[in-house]
Amino acid sequence: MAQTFRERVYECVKLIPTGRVSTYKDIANLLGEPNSCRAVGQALKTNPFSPVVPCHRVIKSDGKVGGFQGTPNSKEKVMMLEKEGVRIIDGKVKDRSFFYVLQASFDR
DNA sequence: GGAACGGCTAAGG
DNA sequence: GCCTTAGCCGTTC
Repeated sequence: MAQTFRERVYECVKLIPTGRVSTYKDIANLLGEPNSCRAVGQALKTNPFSPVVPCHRVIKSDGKVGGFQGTPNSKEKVMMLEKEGVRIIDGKVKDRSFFYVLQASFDR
């Protein structure tokens, strides 16, 4: 394939609007490989588009923020997400309503 | 070509 | 609620 798995991950992450978040599994599932959730995390970690890809909007399936670019739990990012409209409690998104429903280019 | 890594996930204690 | 164990995937060195 022309692009690597991670490149597609970046595209999906960049599609996440402000005030919304997504999970590694959801992104992997969108790419058609729900089992590659770890590869997604790896891709975001080694992302060459750090400022371009909102990695802080990608969290774990449990709703936990996890970490950012190697930081166990950057509360700075958490507060930023809250400022964008995402309700984060104790470093976790308790409301599933904030999870952005990613979708493939099938109908739009 | 092969081993190691990682922001994981799921299950169990 | 937090930590550990095991499994699994793609990229990087």
